[in-house]
Amino acid sequence: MLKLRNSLTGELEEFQPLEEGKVRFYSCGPTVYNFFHIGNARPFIVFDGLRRYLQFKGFEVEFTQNVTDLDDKIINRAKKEGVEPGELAKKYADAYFEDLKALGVRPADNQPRVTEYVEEIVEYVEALIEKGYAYEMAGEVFYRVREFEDYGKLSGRTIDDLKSGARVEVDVRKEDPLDFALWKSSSEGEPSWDSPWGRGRPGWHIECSVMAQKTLGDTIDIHAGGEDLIFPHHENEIAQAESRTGKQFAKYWLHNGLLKVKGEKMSKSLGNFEYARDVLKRYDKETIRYFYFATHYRKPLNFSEKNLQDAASAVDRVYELLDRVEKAGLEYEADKEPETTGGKEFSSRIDDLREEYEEEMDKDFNTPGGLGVIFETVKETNKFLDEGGNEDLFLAAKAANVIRTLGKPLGLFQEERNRSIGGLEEELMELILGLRNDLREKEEWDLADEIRNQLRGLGVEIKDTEGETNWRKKC
RNA sequence: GGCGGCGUAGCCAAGGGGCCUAAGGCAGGGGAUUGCAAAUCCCCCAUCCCCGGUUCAAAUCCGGGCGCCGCCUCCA
Repeated sequence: MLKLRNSLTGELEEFQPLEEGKVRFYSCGPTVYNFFHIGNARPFIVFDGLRRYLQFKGFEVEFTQNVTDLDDKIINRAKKEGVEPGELAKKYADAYFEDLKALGVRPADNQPRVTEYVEEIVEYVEALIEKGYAYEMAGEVFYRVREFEDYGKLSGRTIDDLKSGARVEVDVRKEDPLDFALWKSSSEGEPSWDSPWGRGRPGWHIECSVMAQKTLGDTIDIHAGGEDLIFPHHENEIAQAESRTGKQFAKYWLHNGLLKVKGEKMSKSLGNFEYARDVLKRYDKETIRYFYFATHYRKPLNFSEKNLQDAASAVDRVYELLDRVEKAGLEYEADKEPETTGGKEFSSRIDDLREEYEEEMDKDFNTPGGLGVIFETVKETNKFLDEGGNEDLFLAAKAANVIRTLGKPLGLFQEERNRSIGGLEEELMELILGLRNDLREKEEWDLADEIRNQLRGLGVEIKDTEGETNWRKKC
């Protein structure tokens, strides 16, 4: 039974979707005014993982992730660069999809864009005005915060708390300084649409409520995003959505912890960020995914080269084993019974580990716990192979299959590494290693070792095993 | 100032009253194996921020400190 920590209640709750077997899942997507940075990638990766894990557990998942392609940040940046806002948004939306793919994040089922939903947004705002939750003032429409009695329930604050914070700018057009814009008037040259209140564009929070409800329904199961969105973004989404329908907007609110750099939040405004696409030049996607999944998604996490290198070594360890099984030519035959006691024990141990993995993951998507189980599987399989010498070695392939299966929700251990790549590089390596092995035959160790050192300098690591010498590029 | 969170080995990180004589990964030390390496296996490396309390029993619950972080303004 999967349990999730719900930000709305602060409790660990049993996950029960509204409709048996089907999950409606919304996760906040990017505002496409720039490339996204590696910190922005955390919710993309982590909630992609949760989505896959739900599927792994047999749920049908409908997943929506929006693209905010209309927003002040886009307009401002476009002005600065002297391009059309639409053009800028398109460029970065394309880059967003490219980068997601490179990170191994699967495309959402629905990827609505704000510019495609303006009409729906206008209708939505009209409905809010009709119900008395919003009012027009000089071509703009504001949400009347005091009218929604649950306001603050997600972030755990009251309107009075917020007042005393007093960092809210005073705007004479608002009835209350905490009221927020649903619709803004556009000035000359800014993107604008017709509306009952004149030409304008949507405000800052409305698009998520509208697109979530339009694609998934009035009440959705899971709404996820970074914890810095809790207030005001998600709080305002709840206000809009629930005051319009009178129904609960999202059953479970999930928030990921932030990525930090030297103890500080990575953010565009602090300038301490690195684009995801640049990190991908140094580390492969599984290393980056491992880096994220090795910490629980709700916890803060430090970004550092050391942490990424550790992640790369850890991922390597798993591939070493997968490679070992493959090189040994072992294949799992499901209907073949183990013959030895060692084999029987190992086989049932693997079954146990599979269950332990799910137990761990069921505890609020505890990926570090799940990974721990995978590494135990790796260790036990290596040991089983080391002991060797029996008829049941094919069971190591069972373990390898399990490792790949359990890695799937995390998008880990899915590649074919250490495989020959063909081409001239492959042929040259064969030539060099062949000559080196001739030297080894003649026990000319100095020269053989010199070749190994030189290759290492080139980033090629070689391994002399009994029958043959293997090589691979070390990243 | 208000609201929320966190503090477990050299580093990263699970665990959240007894199975903890505290998973797992990285790094390090010792050993096995190896021509030497690599890989692999075995062993070693933590009284769980501090002080009080509750309990037969606390890393885990309660109270009080200290430290760090996030949100309250655009931010994943």
